[in-house]
Amino acid sequence: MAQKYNPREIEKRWQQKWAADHIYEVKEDSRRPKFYALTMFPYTSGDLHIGHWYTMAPSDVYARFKRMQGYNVLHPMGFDAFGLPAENAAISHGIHPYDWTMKNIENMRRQFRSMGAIYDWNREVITCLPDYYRWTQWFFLRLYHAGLAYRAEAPVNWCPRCQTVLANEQVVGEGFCERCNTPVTKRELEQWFFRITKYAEELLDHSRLDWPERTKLMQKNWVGKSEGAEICLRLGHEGVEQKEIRVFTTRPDTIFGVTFFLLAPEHPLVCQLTTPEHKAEVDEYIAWCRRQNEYERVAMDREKTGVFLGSYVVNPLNGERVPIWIADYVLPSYGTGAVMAVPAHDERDLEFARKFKLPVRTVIVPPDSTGEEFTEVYTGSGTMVNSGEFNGLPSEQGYEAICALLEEKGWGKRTVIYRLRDWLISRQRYWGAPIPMIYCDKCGIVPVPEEDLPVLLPPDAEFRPTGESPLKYCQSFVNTTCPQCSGPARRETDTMDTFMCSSWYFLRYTSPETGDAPFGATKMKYWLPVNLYTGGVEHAVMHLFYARFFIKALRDMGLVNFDEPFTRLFNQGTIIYRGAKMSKSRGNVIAPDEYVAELGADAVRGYLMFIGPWELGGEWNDRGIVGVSRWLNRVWSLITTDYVPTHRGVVDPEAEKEFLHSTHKTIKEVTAELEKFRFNTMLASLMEFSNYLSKVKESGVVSDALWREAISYFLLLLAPTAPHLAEELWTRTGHPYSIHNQPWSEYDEELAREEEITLVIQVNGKLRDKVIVPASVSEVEAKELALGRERVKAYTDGKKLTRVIYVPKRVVNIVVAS
RNA sequence: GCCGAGGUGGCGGAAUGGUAGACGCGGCGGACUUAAAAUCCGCUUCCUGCAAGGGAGUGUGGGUUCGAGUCCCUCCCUCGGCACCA
Repeated sequence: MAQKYNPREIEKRWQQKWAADHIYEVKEDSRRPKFYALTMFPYTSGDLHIGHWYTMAPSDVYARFKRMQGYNVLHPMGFDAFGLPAENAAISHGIHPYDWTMKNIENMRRQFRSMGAIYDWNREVITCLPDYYRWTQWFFLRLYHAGLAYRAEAPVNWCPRCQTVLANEQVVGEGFCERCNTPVTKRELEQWFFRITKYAEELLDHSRLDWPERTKLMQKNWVGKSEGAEICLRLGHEGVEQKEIRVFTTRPDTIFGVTFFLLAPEHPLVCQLTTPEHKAEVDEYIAWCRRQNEYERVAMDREKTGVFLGSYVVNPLNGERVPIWIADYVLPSYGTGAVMAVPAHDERDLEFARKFKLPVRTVIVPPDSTGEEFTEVYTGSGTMVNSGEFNGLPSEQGYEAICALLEEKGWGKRTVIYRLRDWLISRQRYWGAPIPMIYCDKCGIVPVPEEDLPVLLPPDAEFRPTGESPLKYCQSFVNTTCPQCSGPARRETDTMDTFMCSSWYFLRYTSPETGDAPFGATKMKYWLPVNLYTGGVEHAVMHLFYARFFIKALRDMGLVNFDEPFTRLFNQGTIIYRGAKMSKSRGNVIAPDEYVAELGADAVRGYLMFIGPWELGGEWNDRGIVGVSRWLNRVWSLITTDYVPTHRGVVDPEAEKEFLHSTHKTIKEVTAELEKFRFNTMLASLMEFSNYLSKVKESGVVSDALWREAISYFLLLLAPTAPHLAEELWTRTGHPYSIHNQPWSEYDEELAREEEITLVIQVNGKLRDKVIVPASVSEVEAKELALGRERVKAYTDGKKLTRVIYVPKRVVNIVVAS
């Protein structure tokens, strides 16, 4: 009896040999086409869980497949290492974020090694190390000098009790501090922004990208382009310096339906436009709004709130005097922070009008209107009414005519606005790349000179359970000298959003050893752009969007020579456990280690692929994992036990033909399914083939040579999926090391083609019979055959034949009158 | 609330508008074994029938089509993302 399949022993042995032989080390090579296969790097939370493997294992399979196809494949790995959890660990466990992070990385690296991926660890990138973050700072300076970084006030979540800034994640429930349960308020702070909106229009263009439609759509909605008009409302109010309010509308055609104007409570004119008798009420409402968190304010199902300011403004189109209100559903950050309310044609405005008994005036009637009053909001287009000289016009024409009039009279203009806001990158935290800026009383804001980078994080900062960023209290960090006047100055104590680190890490992988630049220009040019980027669908908007912005900004500075970082993108779905995404902070993680120890990495890799379509993800359960493990065991015994031909010199040509057909059909299917990332059906094809091989082995009908050929094809197809087992069996069947340096198998189209098909015969769309026919069957033959079948006649005899539909190689549908 | 995706056997899932349930798990029966595990063979959507067969069936209710899991509309549920599209 042959030796048993022992994944533990095999996997360890091959991992060691591959490492010792450096077979996965990557060099630039002009003789082969390059392929940059990038997988989103993990956050250093401490352990790799099943969710990480779900991201990493199938992408490793694909990278191995490309490698066998002859590409020079770069498939690197690294760690996204700055962020809030490290700092929380520091506060609650007294361990320094650096130590916590590096310890986690060590553990995660060990787990990665057990997976058997082709990562070239010489290229590892860790974002929290000074030789990485000095370049993150360098990019900040470049963006600043390019006019893309600026300072402005922006609200942060503030816990009045902890006296600290809270991340959105730390605000729980209906706006409470996660530590002390105190209601969270907003506080305005001067912070740094990147002018991402400058690229809004270009970021909408995905036309040259091979990306999933859903991801492109999410990004498009994120940019949120709206075309409309900006209208100036003249203010002649006493004591108000500003002479106009600007409102934005996408529906200038409804302007005659305006019955009130609304400002965001934060709008700068609110205070001046409030009459003394309304001041108390307005102040109270504004204070109440400041306590609202984003989530509450955004909820559409809650009751509308707002207050009247006591003042009015004139609608330029009809000269009407219209009241000004404030309402929290008007957002200061969108458009001009002021809107014209048209309750007849906007759902939210109608709700507001009903609550506060404000008038509603219909100005558009639907094309099919019979003239009766309608009580529901109508947001479509139609014919204009109650609109003065524009009455009777279709609203599309009215839109144009009113815009033209606004522009002619100087009352407003056509404009485009975006929902996209500039990227706020300041974080009031320790564990991030310090923003390399200095504040000097004499010189103002002064950037740190490039040659002084990195601005190092002080190792001796204190982590208090409450209080603001530890950097703020670290005197040795804060106090510095001005690079311009050498006088005393203070450092910026905010650090950068970690999305900044992950916006350029893929450039660093190409040349992580580079000391005088963020990357080596020649190597970067060889590898970039990334041919295939894979990662969780949860990053469809923010990370992927920021990285695209970054590359466009770098392009405009002349640092890179391409427009888009990721030519092809695949977003895999999310692994759910106990009703939510697996994450350490939620505490619903499943570690792969036990499964690996028991069944082997090849089985775990295989199971994660077999579970379902990669792009869908799904609820984790391990019910089927033994199935993949058993299959690998069957493969082991299929190949390690001898094949005994039974034909005694005279082979059955039909049997051999079928055998070759089966082999080449499998090569064709597996190749196509890998190319489409259909790992689940790729595995099913491999299983079907190995089941077939078992049957053939039992009968022994094919020659020994043919059998051996089929086995080596099978192992080559298996190699990306189960790299350890395939390598072991490759060696055992007498092939030269290593299977992972072999070319991918080509199939013979002639042999892969089906010779016989099952023709389905339907009567009135119902399956009534099946018949096996040669694939070359003609339409006439098929129809004749179908009509002549006994089982079919039972349903057609005595009935009138109306049609016979023929779908080549599939169906004959006989339609009879009933 | 908004944006995006998904609902198919007991379970994970398969199916260019053309045989619904591939492949695997679980279950049932059998072989091997003193026995168990492992392994191998067979059956396994539901109802009806001795059988051949017949009928129903892809979250809900409609529609388009010779034919719908697949396309269109309504609603319900689950998951991912989020910074009232004025």
